[in-house]
Amino acid sequence: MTSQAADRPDPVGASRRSKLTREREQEFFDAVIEQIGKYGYDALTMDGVAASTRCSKSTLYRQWRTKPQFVAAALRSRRRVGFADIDTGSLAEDLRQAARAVGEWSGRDHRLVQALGHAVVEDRELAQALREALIEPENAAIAEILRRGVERGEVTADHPALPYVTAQLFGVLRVRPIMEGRDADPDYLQRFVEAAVLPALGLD
Amino acid sequence: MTSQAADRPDPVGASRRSKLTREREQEFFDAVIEQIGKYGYDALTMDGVAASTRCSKSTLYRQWRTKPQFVAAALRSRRRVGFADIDTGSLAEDLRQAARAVGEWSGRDHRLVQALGHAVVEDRELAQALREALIEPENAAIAEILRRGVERGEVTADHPALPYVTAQLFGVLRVRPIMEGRDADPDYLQRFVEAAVLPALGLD
DNA sequence: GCTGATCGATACGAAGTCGTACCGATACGC
DNA sequence: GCGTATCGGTACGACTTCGTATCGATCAGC
Repeated sequence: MTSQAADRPDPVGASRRSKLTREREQEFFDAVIEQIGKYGYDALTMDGVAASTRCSKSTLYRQWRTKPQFVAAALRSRRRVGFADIDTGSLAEDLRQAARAVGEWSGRDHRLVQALGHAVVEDRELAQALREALIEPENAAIAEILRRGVERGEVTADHPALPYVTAQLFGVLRVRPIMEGRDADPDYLQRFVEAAVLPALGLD
Repeated sequence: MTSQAADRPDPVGASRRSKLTREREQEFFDAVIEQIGKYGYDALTMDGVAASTRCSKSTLYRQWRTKPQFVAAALRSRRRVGFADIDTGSLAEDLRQAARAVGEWSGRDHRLVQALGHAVVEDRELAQALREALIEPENAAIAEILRRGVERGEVTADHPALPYVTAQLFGVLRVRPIMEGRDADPDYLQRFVEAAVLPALGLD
C-alpha cells in the first residue's frame, strides 16, 4: 500500500503517474461522446478532440494507444443506469415511469448507439465497451422491474410477452425518428407502453 | 418523337445519350448497396466501386455529381415492396406472415438503414431517398394490412395499439442484434407478433 | 464511313486523418 | 531544490479519399 494519499488533485492512473486529474480526463471523454453523437464515429477525429479540449494529441496517444481504445474508454466512463431507482410497487406504473425515463434520458445515448452501430462491427473492444456501458445497464434495469412484478404475482414468470418488453421499449425508441422523423419523447413512449406493452402483459 | 427505338440495349437516360445499359447501371448500384451494408457509408469509396465494377471514376462522376447523389440514386433503384401481396383474409395471419417476411427479406435492408443512419443526418437528399426507397414502402405495406383488418371489423379503427404496430415490428428487428447479439430471424419475429403484438390488439 | 461524344484507365491536386517525433515549460517525486 | 517525466503545441510522414483532368479507344448518330 503506497503513501499515494487522497487529498491531492486525484491523478489518473496512480501507477501511470499521469498529471491529468479525473476531471480533466472526463473533459476528454465528454468531448468524444459529444462529437460522436453529433457527427458519427468516423467523423470523430483525434485532432478535433485535442483542439476542443485544448490538450495535445501527444497526451491522448500517451494515455490511449488508438482511436478505438480511446472511444472505448470514453464509453466505459459513462457507465451508469438512468432509471434503476424506479420502484413504485406496481408493475404497470414502474413501466410507465421507465418509459418516461428512457425517453428523457436516452435521447443522447440512443443517438450514440446509432452512431456507433457500424463501428462496433469492426472493433471487438469497442463493441464490448458499448455493451457494458449502455446496453447491459438498460437491460438489467428493465429486467429488475419485471422481476419484481413477477415476484408480486402481477404476471406469471413464464408470460410469453415478458421476454420482449425491453426490445419493444428500445425498439420504438430507435425506430420512431426514422419512421416518423420525430424523436421518441417521453409522452410518446408512455402512450406506447399504455397502448401496447401493458395490454400485451395483460395489465391495466 | 425520335426514332430512338426499343430493341437496342436500352441505354440509360435517353436524353443524356449515355452508353451505359440499365443492366450496367444496376451493377454500379448493387456494388454501392453491398459496400454500404458491409462496411458502412463512410467506408464506401468511389474508387472502390469503380474498381469492383471495372468502370472508371470518370463515368461515375459524369452520371452522378457527388457521392451522396450517387448513393441516393442507388437507393432509389431498389424501391420495391417485399410483402405487399400478403392477404390471407385474417389480420392475425397477415401479421404473422408479415413478421416472417420482414425477418427474411429485411436482413439486408435493415443493415442498410443502420449503416446510413448517421449519414442521412447531414444530407437531405440522401435522407429523402432512404425514406422513399425503404421506409415508406414498408410503412405502407403494414398500414394496408391493418386497414383491411379494420375494414373487416377485426379491430376498431381507433384501437390505441394500432399506430404502434409498424414501429414495434421494425423496432425489435433493429434492436435485437444490439440487445442480444443475434439477428431477428423470421422465427423470432413471428414469436414476437404472437406474444406481444396480437394480444395488444386484442386478437388471438 | 465520318464525326464527335462517351467509355475505361490513370495520373493528379487538394484536403483531411492517423499516429509519431520533437520542443520548451511545468509540475511532480524524492 | 533538482532531476525527470509528462504536459501542451506543432510539425511531420504515410496514407486515403474526393473530385478533376488527360488520353487513346470505342461506339452512336447521321
